[in-house]
Amino acid sequence: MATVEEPTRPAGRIRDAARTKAEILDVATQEFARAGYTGARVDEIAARTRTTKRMIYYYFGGKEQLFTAVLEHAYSAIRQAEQEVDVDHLDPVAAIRRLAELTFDHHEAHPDFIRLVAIENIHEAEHIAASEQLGALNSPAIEVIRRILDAGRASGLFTADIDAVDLHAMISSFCFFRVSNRHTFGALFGRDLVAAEQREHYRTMLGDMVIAYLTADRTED
Amino acid sequence: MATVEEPTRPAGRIRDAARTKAEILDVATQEFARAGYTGARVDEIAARTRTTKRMIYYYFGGKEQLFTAVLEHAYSAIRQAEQEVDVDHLDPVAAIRRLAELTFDHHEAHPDFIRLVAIENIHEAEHIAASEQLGALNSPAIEVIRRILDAGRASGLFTADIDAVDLHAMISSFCFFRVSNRHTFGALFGRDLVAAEQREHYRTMLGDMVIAYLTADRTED
Amino acid sequence: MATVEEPTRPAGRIRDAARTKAEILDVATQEFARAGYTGARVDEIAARTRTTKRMIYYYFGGKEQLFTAVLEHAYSAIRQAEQEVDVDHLDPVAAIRRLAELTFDHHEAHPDFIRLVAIENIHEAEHIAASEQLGALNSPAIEVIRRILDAGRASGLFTADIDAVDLHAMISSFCFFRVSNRHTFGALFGRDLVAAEQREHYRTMLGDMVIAYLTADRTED
Amino acid sequence: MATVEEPTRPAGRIRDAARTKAEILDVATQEFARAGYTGARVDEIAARTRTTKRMIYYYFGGKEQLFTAVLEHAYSAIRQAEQEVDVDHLDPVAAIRRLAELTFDHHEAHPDFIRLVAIENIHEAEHIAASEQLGALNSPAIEVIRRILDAGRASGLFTADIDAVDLHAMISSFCFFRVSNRHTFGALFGRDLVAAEQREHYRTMLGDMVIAYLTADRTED
DNA sequence: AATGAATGAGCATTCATTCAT
DNA sequence: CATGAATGAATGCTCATTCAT
Repeated sequence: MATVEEPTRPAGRIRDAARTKAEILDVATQEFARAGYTGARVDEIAARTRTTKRMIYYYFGGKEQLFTAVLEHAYSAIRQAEQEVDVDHLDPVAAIRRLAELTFDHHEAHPDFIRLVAIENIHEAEHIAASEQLGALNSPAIEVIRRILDAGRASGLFTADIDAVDLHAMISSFCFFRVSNRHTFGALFGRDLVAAEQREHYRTMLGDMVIAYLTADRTED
Repeated sequence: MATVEEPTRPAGRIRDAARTKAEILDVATQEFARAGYTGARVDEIAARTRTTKRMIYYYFGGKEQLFTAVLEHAYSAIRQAEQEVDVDHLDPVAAIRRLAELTFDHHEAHPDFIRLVAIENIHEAEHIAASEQLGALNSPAIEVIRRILDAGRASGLFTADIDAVDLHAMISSFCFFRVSNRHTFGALFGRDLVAAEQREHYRTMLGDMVIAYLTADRTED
Repeated sequence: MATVEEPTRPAGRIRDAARTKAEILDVATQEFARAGYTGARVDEIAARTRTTKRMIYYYFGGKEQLFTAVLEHAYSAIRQAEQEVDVDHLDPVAAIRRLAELTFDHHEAHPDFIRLVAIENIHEAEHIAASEQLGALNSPAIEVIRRILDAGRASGLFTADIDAVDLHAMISSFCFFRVSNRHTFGALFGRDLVAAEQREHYRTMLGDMVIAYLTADRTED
Repeated sequence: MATVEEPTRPAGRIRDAARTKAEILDVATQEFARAGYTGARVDEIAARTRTTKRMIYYYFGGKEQLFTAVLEHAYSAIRQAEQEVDVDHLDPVAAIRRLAELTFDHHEAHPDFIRLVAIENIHEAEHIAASEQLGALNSPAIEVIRRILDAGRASGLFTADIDAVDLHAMISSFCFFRVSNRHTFGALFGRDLVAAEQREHYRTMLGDMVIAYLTADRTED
């Protein structure tokens, strides 16, 4: 008595289609991250897949839509991660440091995502604009920061007049720059911002910076 | 004593050659910044110049070398600017805030330079690596920061254990991100980081952040 | 005596099938007439239909056979019209003028048919050759012309030694050219052969031409 | 002492370029005439040439411009022929018959030109419209007809109220149709309009038709 | 020193058609 | 009888670069 399977549907093929789409998306992510939007080759993506170039057009429509799908996939992963963040049980200072560290770790763990975002900025976010899914403007991270900021201010610990979106920009800028600009920074200043032995150093620096900013003595102003 | 003109050399032609090279470099800067390294077209650069495509190869050797020359030219401009920074007469706190603001202003004033650097990072700084001129590893900004940090620590005002290069990274990350990621950030969070009416807001935020980090009360640690 | 419905057959489905075929044929006629045989797209035809591309292959077999079916359908319509021509009650001169005018009107009323015939000639009538239905070589118009010619010659009015097929060619050539070549003729000579205000002018010219040819004074020869 | 050759110019290569362009134009004429605009393949044209596909784009810009160039070349040949027509020494009746015959002969001699014109009409003369050269609206043939008509009317021989452009349409329609529609006409009526043994028959028919129309007794009207 | 002419290799995309129920 | 999914083979076109003075 088969109950799990649907006998009238060619389950194997359907599943193959989904798997093939996922495989294309995966290879495309690597290829776009490696060579940029213009530099990436549809031929090359297809060659590294078990299907043909024709399938890319069948499933995604074209190079532009494929890149959009890659971005959607990448952003959906980061939102997923943000949604799983749980810092509500910590005090505001510890919570904001923890959140900064999670952001720090996520950027380090996903350099391809950083590259894709940098590439999309070169193209002035036109693919995000073209995507219905990405226009939603909802970021779990912002909500988390908002809650921590409220608690920190209520308790008098946080003195800074900053909103959640700007604080997110502050945290992200350091995490993003460290990964995105590691090559030019390393070449010009002889320092590898992503060297493993310096990770704790930069992680702490980020936390210190954010906490110092939020809790600075502002009575003199 | 040599006269101003060198009679054996066709000065007019020479000067034309220099002007043509400069014109190519200028157009190429715009084109590479606009479309990325791969996206830029040698044909397009030539078309927007008073010379022909052939001259680009004659003067620069190829697309790769042209991009390297563009980077060299762009970086030389920023170093020039850094060299003119004069904050030695200010107290350490005011000096560091002033330097952060100058960095902030420079990034805002040169979005094409930001784009070129972002593009060069996509290509893992391979053109910087290939350039003899850019491998020099000398940044006036680092020297300035080093002096301020020394003074600040000597006076007991600065409590943070950070060196000049890392502080430069901290300042740059915010300035760079604000310009480089304005498109995706705007699309995703509905906030324009480069809006004119928010410039002072972000400029102050940056200064506050750096000062707070450097001067935070660290007796508890 | 069979009732109207056949109970063992899904009349509704059958009728749907016939309607679908007719719809495909109609859209295909427009598409082929608009873009030519090679220029027409099976995808486009399907998109403008309530069925899928697959159905075109199911019902017609392929693009080639679809075009043949379109031609068969178009020619069957014109033969139908020719069959309804009734000029037998007119005297030979009036009858031939009337027939020429009907031909003239039919060409003007069916520019898509003209285009299809022009397209089929580009392809050297290979689809007509492939069609059993169209190889039948029966044209009601020829029969009508033959009868008028016989009557006209019997009465001594018609002096020309011409047979029905050649006279049909003479009449058709003017009617066909006027519609088929209107674009190049208009572009090259600045005259619109199908301008509404010139219709009567050209209709009369055709009739005059044919009558003049048939009734010319040939005693001098 | 070489005076004919220009020593400073690579005459061989220049001449090769012109020859190559002419060769491409010649092959393209055949290919477009054979398969239509959409049906013709740039690859196929290149393959039948001593150069590569790349050269077609270098010399002509694209398929569309190549087709326009083919049309320009074909029309320039026919205008050349029309310019060489000399019928001024003949009486009006003989002159118009001679002109009709020359038109008849030219159509028969250039079936590829007929096909190109038919194809251009399918595309609604858009390439002629795009051509500066072809928009000139000057046809030597019209001028010749105008002169003959004037003379014929002055002498009282021609009674018809028709202008040169319409008479050109009348003559052309028969000549054009005979060649352009020979395939469908042959398939449907079993008569080859271009059969060699019938050439004189149709040539005479055309002349008779035009003369009969122009000289018909119109006193009854 | 300076340049007009030429090009091999590859580019994103589309075509009519068939597979497999 | 009917059809959603898949595809091999091409299609028009463009790229950075070099040839040949």
